[in-house]
Amino acid sequence: MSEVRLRFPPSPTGYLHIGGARTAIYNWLYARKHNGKLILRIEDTDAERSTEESIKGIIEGLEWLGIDWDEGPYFQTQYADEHVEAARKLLETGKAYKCFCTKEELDAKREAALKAKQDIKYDGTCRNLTPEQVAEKEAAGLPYVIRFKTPHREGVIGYDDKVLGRIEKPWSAMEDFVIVRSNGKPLYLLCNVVDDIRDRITHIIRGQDHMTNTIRQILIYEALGARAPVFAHMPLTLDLKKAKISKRSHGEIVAVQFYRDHGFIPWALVNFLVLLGWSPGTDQEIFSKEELIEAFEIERINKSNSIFNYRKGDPKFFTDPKAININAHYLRTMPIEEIAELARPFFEKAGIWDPAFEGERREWFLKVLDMTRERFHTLVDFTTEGRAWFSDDYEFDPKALKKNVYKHEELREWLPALADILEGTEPWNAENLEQVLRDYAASVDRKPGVIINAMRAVITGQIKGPSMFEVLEVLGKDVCIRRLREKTPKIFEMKE
RNA sequence: GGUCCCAUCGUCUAGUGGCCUAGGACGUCGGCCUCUCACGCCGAAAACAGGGGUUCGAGUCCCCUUGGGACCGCCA
Repeated sequence: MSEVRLRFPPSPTGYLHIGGARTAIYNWLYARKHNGKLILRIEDTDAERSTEESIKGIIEGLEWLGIDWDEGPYFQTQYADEHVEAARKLLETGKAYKCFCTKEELDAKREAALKAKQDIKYDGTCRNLTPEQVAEKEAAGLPYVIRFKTPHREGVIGYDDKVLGRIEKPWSAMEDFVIVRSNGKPLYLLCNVVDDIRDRITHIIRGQDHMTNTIRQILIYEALGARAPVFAHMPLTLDLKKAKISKRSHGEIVAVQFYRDHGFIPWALVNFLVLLGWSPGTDQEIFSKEELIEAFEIERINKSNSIFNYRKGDPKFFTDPKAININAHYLRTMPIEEIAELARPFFEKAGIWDPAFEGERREWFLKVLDMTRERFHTLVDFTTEGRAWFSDDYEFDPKALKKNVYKHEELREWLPALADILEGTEPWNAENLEQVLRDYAASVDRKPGVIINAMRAVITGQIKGPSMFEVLEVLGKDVCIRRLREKTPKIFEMKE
């Protein structure tokens, strides 16, 4: 049996978006599962819209996701000669012909067809031109395109789609489509097939938007004397309004980079994306890489389109809630060392990275990440909600102050007084601190929560967080006392 | 308009004729836990688009209607 070979052929006209990423993931999964190869081929034929920056962005996106490929990136433009040669061969063998119809004529016919509520099809005007007529027109310098000469056969042509099942179309419904432009440049339809033949692609997994091209391409395979690969057309990813997701109309929210920059764990995004249109048939939703490769089956890809349920403007669910949830899951369950590595860029960006976090303070750093990660959703949260762990320069959540500080005017005195008590507190551990705090609360005749929650607001700026006794212990005596003394008056000043 | 594809809770989905009083997950709501929040646990609301068949029996098969989507380029 021959080698399984798949490809991911993005056109570099923008960043990698989640729809493209999902296609890449499915191809990658299939290749990995069958010990095959994944080829990355950049379809840069559209020179006008292709950019270097976009190529870079796509490659970076794939690398970030952990989607690795075995060959490439190849560039479609490198094989321009082969595409032209294929067209020439088709022409020579009578499988294609030159068409001299002008754009104006075609447009007129198309419009007429539209008006008559008919299928828009080329009428074959130039199909039966005699060699003499062709020579005459060429001599006159008339421009021409090359059209594929669809065989006039009876019955239907079809193929077995791995996702959709049997797809058929009557021969009579086929038209003679253009394969080479009047400027001599072959079209995607042709290039794609030529490249796939050269790359010995055995399976094509792509979006359903390519479905209508498939039968034409099968015709080209046949005409070129090659065997057509297995096709699988996966459902599209739609937005809330059920429109196809695109970089142009949705902006950054659909870009893979957006998720990288907003603190997503790469594999969490892959895990989320793979579930959008595919299910293992069991209740399992969280997969390791190995588990996913093992579980993935092309036949279990759904037929119907799925909606990417993103939200905008919600601080917590700034994208699909399920994506956030899966990310949060990985955030609190992955080995803490891996989290630390993934989080480092965000600390650097926030200006609170300390090289000692990888040196003498590493243990402390990991401990803090481990203590706080449970209630965070993204890697960014360590440097925003969790900022007070790493810097004296942190913000106070107004809600925290209102609810836990300003309600009790006496805290203005109590908190500094508590600082004095804490100064003499030994040993400095959670157990002992709890006792001290509870005793103090009793001494001022308040519930412990009043004191504890106020401290959380002052020392961490937050309305929520880990056990305050743990916080005090890990943050250290000096920091806590300093903040109680210095931040308390400031907070009350802010009130006025 | 033509051709093609699709149709289960708000969203992602399980379901391949009887196991479905339709299961899971996220989200939502309520509760427990608790110094707060989160985690965890318990519970609730929430769907087979509609209509005809076929069958002893239909979410599952067939047809129609409706709804959604894709494509209809000398873009990829």
